[in-house]
Amino acid sequence: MKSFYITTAIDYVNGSPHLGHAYEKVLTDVIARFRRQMGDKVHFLTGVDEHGQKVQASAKKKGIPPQQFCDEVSQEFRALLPKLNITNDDFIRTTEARHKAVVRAVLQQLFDKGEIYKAEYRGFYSTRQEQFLQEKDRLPDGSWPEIFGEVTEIVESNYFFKLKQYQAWLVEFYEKNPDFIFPAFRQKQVVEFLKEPLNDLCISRPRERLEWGIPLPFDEGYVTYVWFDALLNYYSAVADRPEIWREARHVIGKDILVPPHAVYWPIMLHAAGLPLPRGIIAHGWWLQRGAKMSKSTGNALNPLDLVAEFGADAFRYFLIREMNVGQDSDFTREQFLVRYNSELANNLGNLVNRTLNMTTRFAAGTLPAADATVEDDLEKNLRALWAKTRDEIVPLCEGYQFHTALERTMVFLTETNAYIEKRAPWKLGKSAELRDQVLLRTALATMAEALRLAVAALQHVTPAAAEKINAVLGYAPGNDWRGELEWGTRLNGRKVEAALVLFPRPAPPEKAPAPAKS
RNA sequence: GCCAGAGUAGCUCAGUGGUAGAGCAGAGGACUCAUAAGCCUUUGGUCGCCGGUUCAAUCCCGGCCUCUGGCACCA
Repeated sequence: MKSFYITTAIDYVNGSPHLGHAYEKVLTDVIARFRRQMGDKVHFLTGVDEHGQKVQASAKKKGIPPQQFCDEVSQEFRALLPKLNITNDDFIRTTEARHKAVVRAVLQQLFDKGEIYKAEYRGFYSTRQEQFLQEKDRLPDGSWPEIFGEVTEIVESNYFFKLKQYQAWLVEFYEKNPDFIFPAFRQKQVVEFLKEPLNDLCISRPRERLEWGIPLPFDEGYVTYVWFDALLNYYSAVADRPEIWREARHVIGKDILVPPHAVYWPIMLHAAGLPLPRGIIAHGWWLQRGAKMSKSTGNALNPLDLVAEFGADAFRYFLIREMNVGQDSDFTREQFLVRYNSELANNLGNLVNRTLNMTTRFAAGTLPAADATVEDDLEKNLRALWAKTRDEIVPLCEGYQFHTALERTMVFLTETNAYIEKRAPWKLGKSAELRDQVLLRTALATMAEALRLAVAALQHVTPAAAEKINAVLGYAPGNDWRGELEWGTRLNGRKVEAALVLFPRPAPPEKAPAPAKS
């Protein structure tokens, strides 16, 4: 069984989860579920980043120890996962002993190899913000912005990682692995970036300035700064299972691709003699009217509100249907409702209900067998469309084009609805003719089988709905997903439920929407 | 400034060297198994601008304009 290890970025606990966090979890979960369906042995990791200046400051502000602060905020992020139906196998916190031990071991190893050295860092320091400033922080007239307060030039000793000496190696690596980063245009950006010379990387902070971090094993007067702490979580979680680590893929936001994940991380691993991940998937951002969604601009949507209102499946479906992985996308409640109503409620949900209803009404609730002797173009065309759809969606999903795969599945559902109109079982049901009765049974079997197949194609995106639909069809899918995608007779003789309203239409906009029960 | 992405119907986007496509929204119709759902038909576009190549360009080339993002210690 092929191993597949996938990670999300770890979230910084100095704030509450928002849509961006939720999207990354959902996208990674969809990939993880898809790979499981394809037969891979998946290991799915997510977690939180808990060290650093901001956490230390926030804890101090609340008058509680940093660890307690982390415990509280981490719980918020952790609680998000089951609500989104995320199937992560592990959840790592950078304050855990297993992580700290690996970080210290890697740092010590690199130090022993001479990859880390101590040097003086000279720069402009803002006491108020407790950070070094960059030249680009200056105002056009050369002065420092008001928020930094008093700025003084100071000299500080720190430890540096020899990043620069691996630049040529990294350039060559990207030449040899043109598909390392998805989407491809992001890798081009990285290659462009690497045309400028790199500097060595400052990886420490003196304890007087930053207490809340992992102490350097070779100098306890310093803690390690973000890179060797946060990035290493991917490895520290599976450090004892190299067969998993070798198949790592990282899902991250485009904002942390360059330089952290595309430059620092490969070089860190290479310097430490560790295998590199298989690839990086850099997703885009959700925007609102073209502006990045963030807390500071006051337009952040609380994802849990939508999940509570419409259910995790509808939320997951929208995120995956609407976003072309790697691109940015707009998020509006209006657009959400368009997708929800037209695709989930009307196209899929209504098909479920009418199938159940007709089976109950015209076949006493037991799905009949199709009769091949009466099948004509209507059935053959639908089957042919399914074969085409199935052949398309598997490679689309393998290439992270989930939005297109969903679109193809919707086309198939639309054609299934159209098939029903053309066959009109409600007319056949009123006829006593033998041929009409055979056609009726064929129609019922065909629509149910089409529904089962579409649901199989959707199940990594809308797992709860898939389970529910299979249940009302009296069906329990097997473990061989590829086999489940074959048009067949699996539903023959199944006893179905009389009705199921999935994705109920929300109340008109004037009134408050009714709470959804998925 | 440099690099990248994008400019196609009201909205979101596909697309190809040879009379412009889909979904949604809008309009009309027939039907009734169904979540007033589904189905059929339909209105709607000088494919950012200017040149060039070509028998022929939205798609190729050059130039220009506009929007978005990235440009190192910031998660």
